[in-house]
Amino acid sequence: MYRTHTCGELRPEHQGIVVTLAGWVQRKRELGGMTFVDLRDRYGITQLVFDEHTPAEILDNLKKLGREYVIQTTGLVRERSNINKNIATGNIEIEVQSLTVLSPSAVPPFTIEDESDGGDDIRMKYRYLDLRRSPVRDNLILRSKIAHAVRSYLNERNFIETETPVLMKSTPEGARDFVVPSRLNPGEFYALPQSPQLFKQLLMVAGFDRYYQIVKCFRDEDLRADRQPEFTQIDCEMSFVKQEDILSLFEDMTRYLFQTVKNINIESFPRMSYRDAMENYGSDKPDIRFEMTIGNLTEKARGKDFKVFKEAAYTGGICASGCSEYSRKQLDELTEWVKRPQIGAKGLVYIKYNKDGSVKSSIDKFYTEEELRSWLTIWNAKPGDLALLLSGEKLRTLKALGELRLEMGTRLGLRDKSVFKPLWIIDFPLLEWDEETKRYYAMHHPFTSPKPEDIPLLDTMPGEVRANAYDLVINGVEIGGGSVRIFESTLQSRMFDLLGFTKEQAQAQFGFLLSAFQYGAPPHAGIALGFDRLVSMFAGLDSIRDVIAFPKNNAGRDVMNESPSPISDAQLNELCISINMK
RNA sequence: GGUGCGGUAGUUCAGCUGGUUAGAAUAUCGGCCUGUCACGCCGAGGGUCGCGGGUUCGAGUCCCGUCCGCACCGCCA
Repeated sequence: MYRTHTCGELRPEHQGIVVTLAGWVQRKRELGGMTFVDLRDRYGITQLVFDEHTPAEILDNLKKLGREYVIQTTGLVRERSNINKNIATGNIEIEVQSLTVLSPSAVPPFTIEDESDGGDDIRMKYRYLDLRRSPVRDNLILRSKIAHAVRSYLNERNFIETETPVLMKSTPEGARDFVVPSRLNPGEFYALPQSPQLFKQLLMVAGFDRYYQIVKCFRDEDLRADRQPEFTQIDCEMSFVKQEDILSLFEDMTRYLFQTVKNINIESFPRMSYRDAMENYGSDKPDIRFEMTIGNLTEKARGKDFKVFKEAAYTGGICASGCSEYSRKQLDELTEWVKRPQIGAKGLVYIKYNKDGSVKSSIDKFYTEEELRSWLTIWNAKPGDLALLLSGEKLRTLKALGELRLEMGTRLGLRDKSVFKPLWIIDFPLLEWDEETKRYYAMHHPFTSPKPEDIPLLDTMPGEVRANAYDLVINGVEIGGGSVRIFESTLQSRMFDLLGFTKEQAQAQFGFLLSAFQYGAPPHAGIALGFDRLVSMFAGLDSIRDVIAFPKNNAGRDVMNESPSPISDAQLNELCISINMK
């Protein structure tokens, strides 16, 4: 037995007993005649004391100890004369009677402390050391807690946790697949799943009724702070349910998670149509922790000589409370901000509603004060407010306003990380037109069902057809989404037609699903939640990397084990693969 | 594929309009210290300024290229 207690559990009531502890040397403080060592494990820190009563051979050993040595020690628990209120074990210490070095440590490349001196780069290279730091470890403990809560919630409601294959069939729709060569089938490849979509639908055909899985998914696309090539989803599917059943169950689960994991009661859980989200927030994942909604000024702004607004398909703006005193410099800086290629606005028009009630605008000479005042009413602007206007092509301008809104929300401190505002975005369009390839793509995926009342539009105005699809959004982050699936072969064939699949292509790619649907498919619907994003949201982090034990870097590399890496010629030969780099 | 920011001691960073021997903090090592807990004090070692080229009497500093990291756009049904 290496230890009788952990480094986090000893309290004054343990005084007088002899304990054995094991852990890492966090720090050594030598004061001449006496020395303190902070011994650390996952559970906490316990102080060890060495003084003139300590046997000489132990003091020799003590001299050798460096940071991160793994040691075992036996000693007497005693109450401290000087209490440390910052740690849970701060009332006690161990009077050391024996000391064994179990494993020495090289000098770590950065300090293993809550506020490490290491940058992201070096911490990723030595991730196993980074994981010793409590902020990072706590994120993974939180992750484990949330996974546990999800499982217990769904298990209690009769869901069956089922594993689906990781080696599966490549489907070129959507994201790029990661691909795995098959040695037994030379020249052929598996793909890693972008999601277990088809399998979970087959499980519904199989009569499982309620399925879930906390499952790794893979997408070979560029990374972001919130996107990794391998990531985890809470993947669910249910039979004999309608959209409302899914929304209310997963709304309830979200509330349950906030309640059990963070002890937070979610007060409201609104629903918003995709159209309203775009018109009012310029985004399909609005952050509703703050208002500052977009006002449409297209009609009001027309009919005057200001060419920009006159010719624009859309003119709109937001109203930032209390910003009327922005200086010329601040406004210029904001203008530069919206003109960056990432936003792509041509310019920025402002209307200052000054505190004294007067109105000042960059377009004073084109519009009367009365006109500008009437514009301000659409936001219920008050003296002290600042309206910021953009114009141009409609969707582009709305998205730019959405970005500007988030930026102003951040600048005004309206995006409090301890506040959580979830909502459903519903009534997504079924299809998206792609200019490059001149065809429609499924906005969600090709198995998403159209709203029954919109089915007639499929032939006439496919772009207007709404889907039974929904996204869960929290604080401006898309946490997950799903849809009511198509379960009739005839409607599914029609969808494939619309998406430009020939019968043969549809058969080759999804034949197994189409055949399955011929043998009695129940109506079904499902959802998948991004687990990493959910955990990082709970942890108050912007990046999902710190809630993943061993994440990849910006270029999709694991800098710790240096993967991906070349493979040997022997391996390549066995797979009948030759490397052909330009 | 593109844009922006960054790369200087083990680590995190400073280094001005180009100009003597490139600094600080921290870490490491040595010495002193009996109640510390970010211990304190004294001292020491530690640098291919990412790499390559150019401009210049002279480059950490300016220019070009390249590699690496981060954030974003494209991409992510």
